[in-house]
Amino acid sequence: MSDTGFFEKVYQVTALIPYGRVTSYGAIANYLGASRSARMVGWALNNSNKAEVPAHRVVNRKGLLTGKHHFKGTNLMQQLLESEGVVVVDNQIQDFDKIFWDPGKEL
DNA sequence: ACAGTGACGGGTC
DNA sequence: AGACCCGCCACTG
Repeated sequence: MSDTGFFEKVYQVTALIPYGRVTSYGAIANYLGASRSARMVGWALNNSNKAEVPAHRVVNRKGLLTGKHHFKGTNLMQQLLESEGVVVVDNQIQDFDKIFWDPGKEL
């Protein structure tokens, strides 16, 4: 778990996202010190894709549910978010700046 | 080994 | 404001 610290941290931070909150890949990447490797964060989640990692709470900078295509169901990601009180319209999170959770700022 | 691609982000046109 | 390009690192063909 030393070499894979990157993936581990991604899982940790993602799992620490509070209920009804969301964050962006860039925020996590920045927290891990890989601000320019936001893609790796998404790739890490893709490798995880487990219940312990609420990837549905992680979206891109625009608050768009870009990763919904990788979920089981097309609308599963949106369903989960809406179940947590997050308003999602057209795959885009409303009040994204309100429910945005910054790991390096609030953690 | 090389090239293309991807759950992104920021800068530029 | 919208579209396009580059950089980043890893995986697949």
